[in-house]
Amino acid sequence: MAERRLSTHDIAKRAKVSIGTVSNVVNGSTKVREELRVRVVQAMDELGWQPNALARGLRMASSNLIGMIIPDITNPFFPSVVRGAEDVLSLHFHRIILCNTDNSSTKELGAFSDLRSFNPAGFLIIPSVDSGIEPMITQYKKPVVFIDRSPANWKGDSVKANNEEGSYQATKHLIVRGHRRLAIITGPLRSSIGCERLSGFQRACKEAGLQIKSEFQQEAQFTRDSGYLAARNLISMLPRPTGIFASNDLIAAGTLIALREAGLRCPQDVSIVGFDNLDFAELTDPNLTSVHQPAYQMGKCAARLLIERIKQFDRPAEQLVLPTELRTRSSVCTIAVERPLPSRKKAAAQPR
Amino acid sequence: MAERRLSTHDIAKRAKVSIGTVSNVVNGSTKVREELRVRVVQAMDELGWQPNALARGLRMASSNLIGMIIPDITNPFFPSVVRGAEDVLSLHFHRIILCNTDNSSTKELGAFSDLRSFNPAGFLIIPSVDSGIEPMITQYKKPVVFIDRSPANWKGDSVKANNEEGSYQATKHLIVRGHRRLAIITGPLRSSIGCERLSGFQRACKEAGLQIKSEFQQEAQFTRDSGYLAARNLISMLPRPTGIFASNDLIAAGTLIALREAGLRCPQDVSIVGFDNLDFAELTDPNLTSVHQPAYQMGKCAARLLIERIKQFDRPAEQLVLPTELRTRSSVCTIAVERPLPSRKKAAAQPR
DNA sequence: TGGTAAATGTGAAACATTTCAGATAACGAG
DNA sequence: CTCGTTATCTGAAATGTTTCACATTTACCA
Repeated sequence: MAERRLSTHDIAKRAKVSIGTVSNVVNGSTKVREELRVRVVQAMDELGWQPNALARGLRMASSNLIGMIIPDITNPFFPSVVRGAEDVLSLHFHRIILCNTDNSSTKELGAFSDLRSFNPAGFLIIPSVDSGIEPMITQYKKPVVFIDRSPANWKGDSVKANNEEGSYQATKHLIVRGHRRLAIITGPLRSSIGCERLSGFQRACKEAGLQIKSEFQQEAQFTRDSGYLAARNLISMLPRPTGIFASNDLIAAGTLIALREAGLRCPQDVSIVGFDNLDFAELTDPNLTSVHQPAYQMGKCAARLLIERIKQFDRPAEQLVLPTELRTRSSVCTIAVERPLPSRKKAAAQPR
Repeated sequence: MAERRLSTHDIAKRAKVSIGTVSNVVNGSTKVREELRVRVVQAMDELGWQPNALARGLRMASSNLIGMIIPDITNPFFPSVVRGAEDVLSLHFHRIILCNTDNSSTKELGAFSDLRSFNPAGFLIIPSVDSGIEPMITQYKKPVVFIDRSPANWKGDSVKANNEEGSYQATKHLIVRGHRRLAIITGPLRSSIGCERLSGFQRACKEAGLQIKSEFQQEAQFTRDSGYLAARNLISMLPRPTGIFASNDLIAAGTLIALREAGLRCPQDVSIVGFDNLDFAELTDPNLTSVHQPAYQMGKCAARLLIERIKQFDRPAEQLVLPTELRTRSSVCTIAVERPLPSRKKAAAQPR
């Protein structure tokens, strides 16, 4: 008895029908007389057959694989996104091939090119910081949805969080609590996210009439180590900032560590607001006030958009911007106002 | 000009060779005269062709995909494992299809069966708590490596951490610091991991002559919420345990929260040791003492074993057990000994 | 120069599907 | 009974590879 894999032919033979009929039963594309359908299904069960996804993908010039390209699954923001995507995609019988780029645009290009050879039904991409993938994508003419960040003047589908507004809220929070010497540790300013978060920060500062010293704006990677270094710079300056907006929670974590090492207390000496609201935010010492970003939802929405585009390629593009929300905890304290806010509106000189 | 995809034939035609030669050039399997090789490579570049992975997989009855089945990428222990695996696999031109099971053996079976239709080169599996996948695997006769946990009497390759020893160390740590009323929040005792960690705990207790009240052994899931509930139970008992061994860091995190809610101080009122040494351990309030598990290494090792087995299916199985290591931080304090250790060895009555 | 062995090149067949043009069966109407 | 129509089935062709038996070329030597 030869150790051969089963094929449509075997099912056809056993059910005494043609291979075409088997295919029709499997795909439900064409009407099949009930009697035959039952015979086929029975044969499938008896032989324990399941269709070969590779052959199908080859023939149809499109598999049910989805290429998902992300910077680094190890960065705690991304797993939720991936999970959200998978939860939606699996309902539609799609599977995810996952690739990490480490924010290297070379790896990103390589991954994309590699994945194409599987004729995936589409792509979900969280682009690297200075991604040069956009030309390749538009030329490729297959469904792609960008998540979290998208290339400059990308015209297709995308899902992101409202970074500008989130940062604005975060900064405002510090200002309202009386902080005047504000600092920001930005992400890479080559990335749209980095810029947007900086811009929200600046808007809040400007609105409050605060001038930010240029040394108080430090650029970092979105990593803990990089945040740690930037924070060390920041807290060595005198007078020190009393409030730091960290452009993501990893940076905030690095900042927390730098503070601790320097013997400074958070929030009394330096208050911190983060961004992302990662799980650990409510465990840190002190609990980290952070801007919540709906990572899981972002994954879900992106997957839904992708599915829609797979169904119908020429539909209008959607660029979703999901709301963020400040989660206040104990890493920010209220401080006595050093010099009053230069009041633009009426000066509400409330007696303490 | 028809919008057709390129195939070996196109390359062959342009390079004026046969398709067989093109294949030989691509795979380097047979010697090809340098002159022809150059012509072929040139043709490939000019046309921008890359082989179709589906067709190849179909023909060879094996793709370069690896099915990776894990409980939940959202659980911070797993991303590192996945990443470790990918880093090794990508060197060998393998790609990962990722599936989450949520610890449901049904989903696990479904995922496995689904993935098979892609003729993957092999599988990397972190089985669900009560996985029933083993029979299907052994019958399937393709490379599989289990990670972190493996089915009872699994005879193939596997990679895990030394759970028993790690827990033993963790517990010993508490005991040495003077804790006598010890409690454990176990993982699910249907899982090998849960049992092994319990068993290390028990060994340390027995060795120290400690009797553990049965209420002081609470079973939980490996999640924060579940840990939180178990911890609430535990700290409502009087006299309270002074030291809790949490079977993983998520449980420890839940415990930390329960403690905080109950107005109890950690470590003074209750000390905690976790397991996994997740990134957040050095950020928590207080910093969490935890048993480090080499997650990234586990992924790497598993991938290496898988590669070896793909190369040579009938090689002896390897069951790797990687060492764990206690990382002491501030969630454990030394307490005055309430009643002395019933000394089994010589009573070293050191003053103080 | 002719002959042989070694090196290299060739292309039909196979892999497991889907598709689709044409075959067949069933049925009513005339 | 025949014809036309509808409903259903059929199987060859096509998808893009690799393989391998065979053909062709090259290299070498007498």
